[in-house]
Amino acid sequence: MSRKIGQKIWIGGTCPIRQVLDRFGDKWSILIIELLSHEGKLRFSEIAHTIGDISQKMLTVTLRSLESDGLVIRQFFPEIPPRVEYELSELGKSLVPHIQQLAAWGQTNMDTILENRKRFEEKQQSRTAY
Amino acid sequence: MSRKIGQKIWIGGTCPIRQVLDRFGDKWSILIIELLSHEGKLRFSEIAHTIGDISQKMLTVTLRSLESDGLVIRQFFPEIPPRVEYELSELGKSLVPHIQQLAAWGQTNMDTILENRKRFEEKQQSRTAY
DNA sequence: CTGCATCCCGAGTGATACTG
DNA sequence: CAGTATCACTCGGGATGCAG
Repeated sequence: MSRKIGQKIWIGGTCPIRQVLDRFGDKWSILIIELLSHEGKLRFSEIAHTIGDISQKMLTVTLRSLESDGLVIRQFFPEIPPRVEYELSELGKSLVPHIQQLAAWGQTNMDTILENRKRFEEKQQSRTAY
Repeated sequence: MSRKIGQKIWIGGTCPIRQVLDRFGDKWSILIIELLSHEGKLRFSEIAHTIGDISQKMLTVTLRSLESDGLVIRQFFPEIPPRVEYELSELGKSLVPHIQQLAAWGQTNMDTILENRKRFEEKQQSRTAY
């Protein structure tokens, strides 16, 4: 049983969902992990270019945080010009299937959600129309 | 094959991961869904109390958005004082297993992540110490 | 009890310029 | 090429007060 609600698993950092949300709830982490899972090993500029609308700063920050948590491996080549390659660690790879489950769910159900939302808005409008 | 990166699945709203992130990347949606999946049917104040540190405003806003997207069913009882009950729709329930997968992953690996992060910080400090 | 409106702060994010 | 540094801003979300 995981019903220990009286013991406050819903409050604070002990709740596993909160931990996951805390770590991956930002704008880019999940997306970068998923991208690396497809492409294997990528350079900084390749990631930036593929995602398209991420700023250099946010890419740096996000990659650094992923590296610090051991989800991504960073390999630096001190050449001229410098080259850096990123790839998923085993830990990072172990997260990928779960992300893809979510993505698949989204692909199946997001249309329904958007329809629901649209109808809900219309219903609200007709209500205030009185 | 889902490798159509040249076709820009990574840019804009077409990427399923972005859609999911867009919808569920906020602070409370996932947590509320998971809570309702445990408890079945809850009143507004019960949710507020169980979560503990959510403001009334954010609970209202989040529940309203979940309702609008058809993930949660809202039942209003026009009594005095009023009573409102929330429960997951079928659509909402269909998301639960995926959330629990993520939570389980977190429970297994979050300790490792936090250790990694700690060691990374220490390594950075010793570097700037020179 | 439940929910809406208003005000407001600050973390997270982006734009820009600079460095090795 | 791959960052770092700085500034500016948006906007998520918290506090408070009011209403049905």
